[in-house]
Amino acid sequence: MARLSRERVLEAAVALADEAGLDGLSMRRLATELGVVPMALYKHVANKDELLDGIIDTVVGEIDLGPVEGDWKPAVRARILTAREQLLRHPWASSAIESRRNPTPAVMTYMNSIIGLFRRGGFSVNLAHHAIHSLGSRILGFSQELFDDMAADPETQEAAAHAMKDTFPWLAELALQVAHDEKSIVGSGCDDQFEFEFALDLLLDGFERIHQSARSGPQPR
Amino acid sequence: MARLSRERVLEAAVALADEAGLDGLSMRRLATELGVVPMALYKHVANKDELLDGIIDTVVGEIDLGPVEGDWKPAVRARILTAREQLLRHPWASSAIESRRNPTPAVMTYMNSIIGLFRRGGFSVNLAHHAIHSLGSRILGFSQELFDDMAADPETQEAAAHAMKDTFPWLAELALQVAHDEKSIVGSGCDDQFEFEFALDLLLDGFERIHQSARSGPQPR
DNA sequence: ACCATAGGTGTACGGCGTACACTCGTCAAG
DNA sequence: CTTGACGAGTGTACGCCGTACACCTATGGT
Repeated sequence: MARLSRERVLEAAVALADEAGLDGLSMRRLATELGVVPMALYKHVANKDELLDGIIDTVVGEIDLGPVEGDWKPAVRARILTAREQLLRHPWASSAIESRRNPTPAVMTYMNSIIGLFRRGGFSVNLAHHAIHSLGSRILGFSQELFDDMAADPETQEAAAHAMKDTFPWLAELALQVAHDEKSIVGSGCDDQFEFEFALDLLLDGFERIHQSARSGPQPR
Repeated sequence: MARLSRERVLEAAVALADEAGLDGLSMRRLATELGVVPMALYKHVANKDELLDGIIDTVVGEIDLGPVEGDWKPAVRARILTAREQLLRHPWASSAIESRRNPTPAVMTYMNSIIGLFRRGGFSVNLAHHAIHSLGSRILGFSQELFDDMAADPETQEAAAHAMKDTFPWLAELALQVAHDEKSIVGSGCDDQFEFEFALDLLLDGFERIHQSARSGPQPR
């Protein structure tokens, strides 16, 4: 067994989180996985919090930040969709990032690059600021959904929808239509990718409109 | 000491979470607070998960869903801002809701009411669906921010911004301007309420535009 | 040849959620 | 009035968790 190192620890932690989820990632289990006693890990990470920051930094750091051509809009869009692609490979990443209070260096690098795209596109500092806030976690390619359970097969889903027709009529109506659409087209649940791009474009269009009206009239806010 | 009951347990749990945070809310501590042995709680809630669902349901259930007058837009806006007001009273609520996989009944009731506002405003089922997804957690009045640390006093903040001018130039520029604005106007950090309403209005405006163009042209999606 | 140091170990503590077997007070049926 | 079932609260115990602290040991610079 090779020597331990921060890299080896983080790498193994990412792998473990991938297969066991965030809950399954414990210092003790990670140590076992590395063939080492739990306390050995503490020579390479300060504590579990720092470990989590570390694995976030690892996966966020792998987002391709190479130069993008074209206007700010397609550029931002492309970069965010790239981030999404990367983070979808690690299902635990979004919850992990959400749960942190302070951004890791890689996250700051990423944000910095997005702000740069806005600014080079002619956004005022203020508008860029508002844009960042408006995008929220969507900036990293994930959205905070309140429902995860639209994932059953259309039949079950349809049955559930019927069951709540009395209590939640509007919700039921919506669920029924979704179930119907899915049955006639493709796999289970809502089309998350479509919904993500829909919301993203809505926001980007909004930014663009403000940006343009600011170019002619006086500055916003 | 009065007898225990689900209500008393949930009430105490909300209070404990309010003052000790989500991490400080443990079955054992909650039991102590109620002057009872830990296992006694299990006669009233199935397990900790159900307890969390319970307190979420409690606070979300307290959001005022009374009838709102006027167009869908001010109506939705008002309802969401009411929800925000309520959830801001319980700082743990947003993280708790985010962490759940399935919505509690009160959340479904709330979502149902919002969908109702859209539908009565003439939205197609599809548009209402996209709108719900686009709002994401903002529908309940909170947004997933990647930065919480803009909360220090402007001086510290400004110093930090200067320190990262080399590594994250765009981020630093933004932070500097924020720090400057704050110094000349009001208390610390970004104006979260302003940013929230800014993003909310951006989304609602977007919905409106799609809604209107759908009224004339063929249906969207 | 020496010894400081860094990496890995072993033991232990206090906390967590909760399974399971129990006691005991209340209240309805006989 | 007796009885017995039942539901609320108890006590003990198990297996996890993160991590403090003292320890050993191999390595590499002097």
